[in-house]
Amino acid sequence: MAAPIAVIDFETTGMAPAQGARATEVAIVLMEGEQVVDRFDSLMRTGVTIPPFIEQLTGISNAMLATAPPAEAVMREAARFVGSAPMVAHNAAFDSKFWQSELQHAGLAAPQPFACTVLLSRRVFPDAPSHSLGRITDHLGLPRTGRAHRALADAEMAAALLARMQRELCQRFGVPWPDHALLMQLQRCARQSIGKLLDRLSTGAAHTS
DNA sequence: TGCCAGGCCCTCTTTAGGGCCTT
Repeated sequence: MAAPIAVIDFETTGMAPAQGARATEVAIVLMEGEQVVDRFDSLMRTGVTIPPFIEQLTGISNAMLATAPPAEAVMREAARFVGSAPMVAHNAAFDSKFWQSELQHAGLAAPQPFACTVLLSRRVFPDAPSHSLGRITDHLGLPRTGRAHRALADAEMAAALLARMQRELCQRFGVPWPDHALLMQLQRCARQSIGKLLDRLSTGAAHTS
């Protein structure tokens, strides 16, 4: 059985915690192999006002957050849900910063490594017209599981994309089912070196390099 | 809607510039 991987997505009030943005919703999909085995999803209340543009984009309103549980409690539960599983997000540079920031607000550490489905998608599907979550989902014919820009729907789509890429690596390149460490290695690999890396993956040599 | 940021990637690059991707 493949080790579990946690696919996460945040909805937020802005682009960066350093600018005062806070999370408004978090969703986590736990995957074993290509199977979704569990889900976590919650709105979270931080006291920060959602700008009108973000309200329109996500459908998450200030009124909805008024009755949401406090962010610290949600993040404690999210951290328990993830446990020690390594994490994946679509544009991980964004979600990992909010994961670290919101856990820090709750007094918790964020030790997990993040793999990024944007970087991986650019490697596995270099000819795709776009690697935004919605467009790569449509391009590959993957199901849309709910309203885009809601955390659970986006996390489900990112999980489906991850599973599709893992299957592609198995079928197209003959590599064993890639674990999180190999995905991290693949996403960092320069495009020109993909062939060599996949050869090493197929023989298992990448595990020891 | 598009700006704000930041990391990554590609090319007309490499002591840089511009586009993508996230809310």
